[in-house]
Order: sequence, then structure tokens, then C-alpha cells
Amino acid sequence: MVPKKQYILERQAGHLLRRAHQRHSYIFQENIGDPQLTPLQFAALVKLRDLGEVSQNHLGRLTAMDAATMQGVIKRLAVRGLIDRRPDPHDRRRLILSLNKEGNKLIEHLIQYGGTITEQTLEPLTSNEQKIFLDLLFKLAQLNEIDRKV
Amino acid sequence: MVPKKQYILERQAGHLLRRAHQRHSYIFQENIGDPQLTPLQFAALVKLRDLGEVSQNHLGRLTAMDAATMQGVIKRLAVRGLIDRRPDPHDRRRLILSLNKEGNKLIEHLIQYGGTITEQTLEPLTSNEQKIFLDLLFKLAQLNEIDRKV
DNA sequence: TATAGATTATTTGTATACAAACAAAATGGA
DNA sequence: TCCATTTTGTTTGTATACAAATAATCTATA
Repeated sequence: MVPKKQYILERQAGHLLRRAHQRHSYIFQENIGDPQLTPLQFAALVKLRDLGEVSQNHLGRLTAMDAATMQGVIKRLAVRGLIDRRPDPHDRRRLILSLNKEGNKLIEHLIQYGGTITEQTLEPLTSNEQKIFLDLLFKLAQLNEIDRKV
Repeated sequence: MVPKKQYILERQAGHLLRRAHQRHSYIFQENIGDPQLTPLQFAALVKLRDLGEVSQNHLGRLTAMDAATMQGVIKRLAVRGLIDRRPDPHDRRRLILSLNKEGNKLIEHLIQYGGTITEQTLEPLTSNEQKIFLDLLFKLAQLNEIDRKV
């Protein structure tokens, strides 16, 4: 008798990605040092620090958030007084985002913990395994194919 | 002058895990064949298929959902008429869950696509890389440490 | 240049995620 | 056996995720 081909949930890429991401979120929350700041808010601040000024949708593409999600994230950052929003004079549909003084101060202080968080996330792997894993994960996320249009 | 130590968002484990998971969710949705069924609902059905009867919280631990999330997932599966819920006579706090006829039929039909979804998710990697990646991801998700108490 | 089509931001609705608080019930130790 | 502690399931509130619809605006092209 032919045994039913088995499907083991714990060996599926999607399930493992979800659980690894859950674990990372926990580590982030424990180490970011600002209980109010979420991973997405942190990512948005980091990108604004890198780029200075960007439109809302553009920032969304750079951080992999769709427009609706971006809307909420940016609103909360603005309410917290970390970013400025001004209309683009050359394109009245656009909203130009930038860090204000508070936002800049906060991200300059917190960005050091970003490295710690990645280290702790990868801690179950050896140094060599970490390199391999990040390379493969990078391929799997297909960042090369997303955001070709910037 | 010492350059500021750089923090590249696209090389952080958390960001990449999130994006890889996003990509997987898209692949799941495109290939599961049932537009209404979500990855978590699928996972719950798979585990019920494996185990027969489980309490709600227990199933939550096995699928990595907290009690509040589980509550919503199970409610939607029950509303769709895929699972039965009955009180545990030995522990009146517990709700015993099981697939009903419909649920069993559905998961037996859809589980074949689970393998396809994992394959497509891992498709950017070579066969050898896929093995390595899954092993490392398994370590990183630390499934060994979660659910020690079943 | 007139307009069809695309882009930007917003809103609504559904589904995770998870903290926190709660009631009901079970458990374990004094 | 009594009761402090734990466990189970529910509810509320906040924050992603994303589809779908919409209004305002821009762009490309016939």
C-alpha cells in the first residue's frame, strides 16, 4: 500500500518564514528601546534618514508597504511629531516626507540598536551560516525584482 | 574622517524575512485554489487533519497563533462550515475542534497545492540551496524551543 | 490639445498579530 | 479541603497587510 504523501507543516517555507518573522518581531520589540516604535515605523525613519525627502508612495515602495499601509504608518509618525509632510509643488498629488528635528534625533539614537537586533535574530546560526542565510534570504525576497521602478 | 557605520535596511534579517514572507503570501494566494482560504486557515486545517481532535489553544500553539488570533481564525472556519466545535467533557474550559465532512474534503483536495506553494516560494534557489536554506530557517524559527509543552 | 490611461493619496473592509484584561474552570500545595 | 495560581477561551484596542474603490492630478498619444 502506498502511503499518503506527507505534508509536514513545520517543513514548509511559508510557515517557517512566518515563525522566524514572529521571533524577529519579538526581538525587535525587546531591543529597540522605544516601546512605541514598530518595525515598519523604524524602517520608514531609516529610509528617510538615508534619502532626505521622498514622496509617500515612493517611500512605501522602498520599504515594501502598499499605499494603504503606508498611509497609516506615516500618519502615526506625523502624530508623534517625528516627520514633516508638505505638498510637492511640481506634482500636487504628491506628499513630500522628511524627518524633522525630533525624528532625526530619534533615529540617530536608535539606529545603533538595529544592528543588535539583526545580530540577535541570527544568533542561532554560526557566523558562516549567517552569511549564507542572508545571501539566500536576499535571493528569496527577490529585492532585485521589486522596486525596479524607483 | 571616520565614516558613519552604515545600516542598510535591505541587508537586515527582519526586513528580508518580512519581504520573503510577503512574497510567499502572494504565491499562496495565487496557488491555493480557494480565494477565501488564508495561510493560517490552511495551517489550522492541516493540523486538524494530522491530529483529529485538538483543543483550540493547543491548536494555536501548534500553528504559532496566540489565543486571540486563533479565536478569529477558528470562528471564520466554523462559519464557513469546515470544522466542528464541541466542549470537552473532561475540562469544561476547553473547546475541542475537529474537521467535519466538508473540511476534510476541502483539505484533502487542497493539500496537494501546499507542496507546489513551497516549491514556488523556494524557486529562486537551486535545489542544493533550498535544502540549506530550509535547514537554517528551521534553526532560526527555533521550533525546537517553541511548543515544548504540548 | 483633448482625453484615455496611469499615478498619488485616501478610505473602507477583512484578516492577521499581539498586549491586556476578564470570567470560568482546573490544579497543586499547604 | 482550601485557596492561590494557572489555564482556557473571549473581548477590546492598536498596528500591520492588502484588495478594491475613489477623487485629484499628471502623462502620453492620437
